[in-house]
Amino acid sequence: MPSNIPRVKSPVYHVPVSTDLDDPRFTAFGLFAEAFTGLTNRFAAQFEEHRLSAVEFEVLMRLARSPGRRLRMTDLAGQTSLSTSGVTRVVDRMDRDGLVRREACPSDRRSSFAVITEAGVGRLDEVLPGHLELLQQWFIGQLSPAELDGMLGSLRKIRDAVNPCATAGTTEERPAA
Amino acid sequence: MPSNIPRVKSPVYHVPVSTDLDDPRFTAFGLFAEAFTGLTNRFAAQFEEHRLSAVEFEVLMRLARSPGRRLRMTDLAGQTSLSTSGVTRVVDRMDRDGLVRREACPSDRRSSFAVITEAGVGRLDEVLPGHLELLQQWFIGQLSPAELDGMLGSLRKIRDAVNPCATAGTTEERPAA
DNA sequence: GGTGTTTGTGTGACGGAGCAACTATATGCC
DNA sequence: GGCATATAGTTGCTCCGTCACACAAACACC
Repeated sequence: MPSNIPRVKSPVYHVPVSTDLDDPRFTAFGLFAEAFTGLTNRFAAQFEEHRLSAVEFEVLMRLARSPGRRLRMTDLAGQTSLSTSGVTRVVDRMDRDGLVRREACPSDRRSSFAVITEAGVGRLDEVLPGHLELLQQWFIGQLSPAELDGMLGSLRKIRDAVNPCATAGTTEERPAA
Repeated sequence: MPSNIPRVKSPVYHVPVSTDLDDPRFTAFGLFAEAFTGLTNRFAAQFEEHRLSAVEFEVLMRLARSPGRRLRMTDLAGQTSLSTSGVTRVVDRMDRDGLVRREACPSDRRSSFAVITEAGVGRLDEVLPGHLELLQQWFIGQLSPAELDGMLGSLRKIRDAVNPCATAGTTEERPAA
């Protein structure tokens, strides 16, 4: 309880800040951040029940949706928010745990693929229903169809502005640019 | 196997995944994530120009907006996405850098306050205008007033659902609950 | 075909953050 | 008052991810 802060005794003469600290734009982004981290925390809790971290889940997901259920390391890095060395290490761990294996690229001997294993598919299969439930419960289901629609439109605008290289991002490939 | 009749050209027979991997709800959240991380990356780049990390910026901001420009360590942890030990360490660093100082709590000798210093206020003052520009450029300005309004409404719904303890979150104090 | 450059990946060192354990203080209950 | 319990903060340990660098293979250009 901050009741013990001597409110009156010192009228606290602070050096002023030239920017308005209560500008609604700050709180707007704060809302964005709280909503996002709140969601990811909920999801992380469920991932953990299945012995997965959020990045591991994302890796499994991205691999499972890719043609041949495989992706070159660099491409995987591009699709996740990881550096290439980060991908190296995640794939190391997941390889050790049997969720993923490395496979040489026949056409470019520098490259290697990360391929999701049967065990990886199994694990994903195990997590997905619950994940979808959470997604529905805390995100989709909180909004009316119209609200959801508006939100997705706005998010897409922001995403396209801020992350132009991945215009088609999640599902499709990046444009020729 | 009638090897002379190549049934399909697809050589990869995968164990099926029972959940639809292309459920639009996945991509909806993917959009959310890409927009958010895109924004935070932009911001982080500017913070770095002023020798600040995102969490340090947030700490400065929270302290500057709090009565007496101070916050108990635990409260600071509650307002940020950090654990209490995380806060201890951030405050250590920022104290070392002169942006913040610790001050004993007179009424509870277990507690200590983190107080933003003049240098901290100065640093914040230095970052804020540019930060506000970025906020405007990549977030607020991307949306029409109506879109922004809708988005904030939706975000608030999600935030309130997912993070009920901080109903008034960013600016106000949590409710008595 | 050699040589320089670019690209794909892995590695060592480092820093940040969480958990669990610990200390010190406060509080409740008798 | 005296003890049990709860709370505030710090610290040791560990994991995870990045950066800078190393190395190998592909490519470009002459």
